[in-house]
Amino acid sequence: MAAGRSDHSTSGGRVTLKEVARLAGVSRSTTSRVLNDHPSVRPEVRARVQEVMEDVGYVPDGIARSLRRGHTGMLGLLIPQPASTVFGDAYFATLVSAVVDAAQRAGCTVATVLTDDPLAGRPDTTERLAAKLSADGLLDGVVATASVDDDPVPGALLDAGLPVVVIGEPSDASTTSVDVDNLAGGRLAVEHLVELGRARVAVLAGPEGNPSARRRLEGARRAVEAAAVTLVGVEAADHFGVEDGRRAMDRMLAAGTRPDALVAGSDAIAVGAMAALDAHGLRVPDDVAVAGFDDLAPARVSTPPLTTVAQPVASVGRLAVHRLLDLVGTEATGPARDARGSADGRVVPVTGSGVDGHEGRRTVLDVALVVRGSTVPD
Amino acid sequence: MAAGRSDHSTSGGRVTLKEVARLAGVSRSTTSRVLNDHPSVRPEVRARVQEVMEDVGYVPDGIARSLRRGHTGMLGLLIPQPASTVFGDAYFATLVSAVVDAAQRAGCTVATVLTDDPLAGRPDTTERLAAKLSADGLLDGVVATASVDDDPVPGALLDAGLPVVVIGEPSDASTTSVDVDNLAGGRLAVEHLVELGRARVAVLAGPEGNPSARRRLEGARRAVEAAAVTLVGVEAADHFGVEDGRRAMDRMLAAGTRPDALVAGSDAIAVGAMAALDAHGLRVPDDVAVAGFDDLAPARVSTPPLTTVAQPVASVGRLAVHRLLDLVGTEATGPARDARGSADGRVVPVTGSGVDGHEGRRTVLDVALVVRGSTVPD
DNA sequence: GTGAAAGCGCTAACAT
DNA sequence: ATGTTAGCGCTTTCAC
Repeated sequence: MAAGRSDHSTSGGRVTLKEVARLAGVSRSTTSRVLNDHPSVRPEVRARVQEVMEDVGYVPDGIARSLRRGHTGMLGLLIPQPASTVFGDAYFATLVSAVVDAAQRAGCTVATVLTDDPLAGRPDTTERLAAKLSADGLLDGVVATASVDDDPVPGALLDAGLPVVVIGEPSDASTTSVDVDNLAGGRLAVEHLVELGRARVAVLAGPEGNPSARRRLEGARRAVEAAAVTLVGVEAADHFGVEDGRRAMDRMLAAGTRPDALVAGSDAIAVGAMAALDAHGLRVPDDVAVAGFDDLAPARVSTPPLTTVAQPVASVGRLAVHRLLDLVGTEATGPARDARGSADGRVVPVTGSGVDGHEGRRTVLDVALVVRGSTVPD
Repeated sequence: MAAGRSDHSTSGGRVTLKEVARLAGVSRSTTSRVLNDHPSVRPEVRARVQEVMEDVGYVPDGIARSLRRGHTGMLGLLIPQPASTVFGDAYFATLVSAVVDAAQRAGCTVATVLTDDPLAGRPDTTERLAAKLSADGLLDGVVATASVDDDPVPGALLDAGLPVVVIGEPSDASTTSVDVDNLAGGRLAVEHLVELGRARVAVLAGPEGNPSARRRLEGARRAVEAAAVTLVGVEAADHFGVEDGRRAMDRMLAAGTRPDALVAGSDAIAVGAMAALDAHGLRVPDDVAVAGFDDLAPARVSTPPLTTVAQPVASVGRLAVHRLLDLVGTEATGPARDARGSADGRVVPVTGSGVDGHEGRRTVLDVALVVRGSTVPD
């Protein structure tokens, strides 16, 4: 790498390919060929052109290239949650990580977009965001996390012609989506608790209006009915965090509910609940057996370690990106499409575990129960 | 919103302005004017064009617009840390939030880019990233957090002609940067402890190689010397997290060090240290007075609440964006920027701290000591 | 008020 | 192997 910029005052990447061509005494085409490692360029000429590029510090204009190619290589990751919620949440940490990683592998950059609370939010904000995302038109597609029922954003994005993959349950069933089997998850947790002989089940569900939370609750409800035990209480946490769990548990206890089994909407909620139980002198698992959902960091560091329904968060993220890339490849019917395609073989034909929905539009991954000390003493 | 797309098979946002013009029976110029709310268009014509746009679901191509305008309205936020570190860190939560917010206000989108650990990382990764970011050329500029000495990325970005603002200490002093007065912070903490009568000071510094951590330590060192008390120990935490603090404190105690005052490189480190102290039967603040750094969430929820050096994280983020927009506005000789001006009271431009007369290049914000129960009993 | 035309920086047929 | 030419989709003088 050249030690520093010499020659011209190259303020910014202002040198154009045309200029390089002129300086090297060749045509723009040839310069372009050199830039793209096209084989048919005489080594001698190639060298000269490259030297000029180095000399003037030429940097190709990405926007122009994108215009020609018809895509930018930039994907959006939409998380309709305020930063305060997203950070500190092991789920999002894992998800973002997986998405970014998968995209990177495919040569794409990810723009993570956090928006304000979708519930409290004026639809204004939300729609304006969608408009902006699409109007900017710099994203090849968007992975959107569904954190609230009937989120209008994915639809708006689709209307704008932007490929979208929803993580979770999309409002419109025809939207491509990747999800885990939340229903089964709620069921698994309850079945486990029932097998342990517990008969007074309570659920500390995730936030109201959150599709995943609702499904988990639903699954638990059905299992409770099927097992002919009693659902002694249901309380919705404000979010999926530890404090939300603690408060929800406090409310439940304050209401006089005394379960001997607890199903939580997330590991963090479970951890918070255990703290609240502890504060009330109730022992886990002796007095109350507790099951979480996620199997992320909080589950392992808690005391006692948490029995939980493990969901493959990283796989979900990775898969969502693959699905999105498929869509992008399909929709972009522009020219020069043939050259690329699935050249990198990273398009995993995910028939994976679980239900592979209609036309591969919806993919649902399996969850699995992990038993630890919060339900069964060591 | 039109129920569905009629007419053409408009698969995606594939309708162009040209097509709209044809359908509306006007020229592309007029159509463009309608799109950009240019005044000189007859209301009647405007209405007709807009109707066509609605009908065919026209969405302007952002890439093409960007090409013309010379900028994309997309800023990068570079955090050379793995997701596992970034999430769960109140500092980054606050910073990202502030940056995204400030950018949004200026009509920009932020692409948050996380990269792997800069220390363990092969320089390869890092450089490739920088290359990618710039080669893509879709970003108008980048806010880069400096988490390691001599980070090559900002330089690489600058070489590629991309405006960069570093948060923290840039390797090259001529790089525009925004920082807080870490040196003073370290000093303030020690001075406070000394005033309380403590004489055996220990420092639980942030990660080795981190410029901010080093400065804080340096400040503490100087204050210790000035006060003629004893620096009984220094231990560097692996990161800025709670567990890192706990482990560092454990190491220090295991080494037989018994301070009566502790200065930590972050609130989280302080919290972890307090846990370790507690586990060793040492009381805070009676046996050991503890001071943190940041004044973020961990400081307030800890027991006892943490005395700490407050740094204006949100302001740093906001300011970095403003600085960046200034740079972008300067470099991109396009249409003038509007929303500007740093309305922060605490801007302390350090003139001449860098090289040649380039003024206002580096901005250092003040920190302030916040006294709570970890040093002074209620 | 509206249109024709000239590009922004790059790439990809077609020639040669 | 290299040059010529024609755009990608949009904006913007400059005429009328």
